[in-house]
Amino acid sequence: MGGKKDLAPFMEYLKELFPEAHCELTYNDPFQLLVATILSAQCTDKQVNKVTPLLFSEYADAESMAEAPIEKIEKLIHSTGFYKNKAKNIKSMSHALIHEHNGKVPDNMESLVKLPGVGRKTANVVLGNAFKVPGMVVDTHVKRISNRYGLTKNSDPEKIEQDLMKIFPRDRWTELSHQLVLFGRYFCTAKKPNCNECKIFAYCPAGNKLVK
DNA sequence: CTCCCGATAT
DNA sequence: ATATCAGGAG
Repeated sequence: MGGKKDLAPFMEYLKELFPEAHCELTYNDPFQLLVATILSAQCTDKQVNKVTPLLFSEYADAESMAEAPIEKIEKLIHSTGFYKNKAKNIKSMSHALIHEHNGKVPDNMESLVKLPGVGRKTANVVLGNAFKVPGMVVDTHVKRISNRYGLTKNSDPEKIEQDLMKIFPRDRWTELSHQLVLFGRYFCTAKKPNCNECKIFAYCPAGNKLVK
């Protein structure tokens, strides 16, 4: 049988680049992390952290968020973009939490993805960081890197998630998720990846096509 | 596949 | 001034 791709250099390089990779969203509990993660779509964590202190000081939990006037939420989260969708999702998600989960954020994938505005990416962030349930977060960065580096041949994020879980040790999933996102954001970027400085260029199937 | 939107980079 | 960024719902 053909040997599996050697992932050691890849994991070691990520560890070298991001030894302290962790969730950069600020939050006090699972509910706040869930809200912050919804806000983080198409928005930097830094920008999210600018609005959440005030948002949570006004509406700290599912109960108060569910009763908050939608216009107030919109105003508080405005700078994170897509604010109308996000405000609606945060409010109805909070409502669902109260009526279907006793006001608590569920700690399993099936329940999380049923919440308004919550997909697998958001669910995995909450599971990994708030509940320490290992999982692979597949956002656009992780997807791009997985395809470039030959970690998967799939384009469907859920399939990629399965593939990554097969090839990486379970106890590294959450850390790797953070490292992959950072690697994609700052090094292996969509447009002009820094192939010239990449230490694993030699192992990268896409490398020679990307470098100019 | 399109729409939702502001912030940041260029 | 304009391009780019990049989850989830319909």
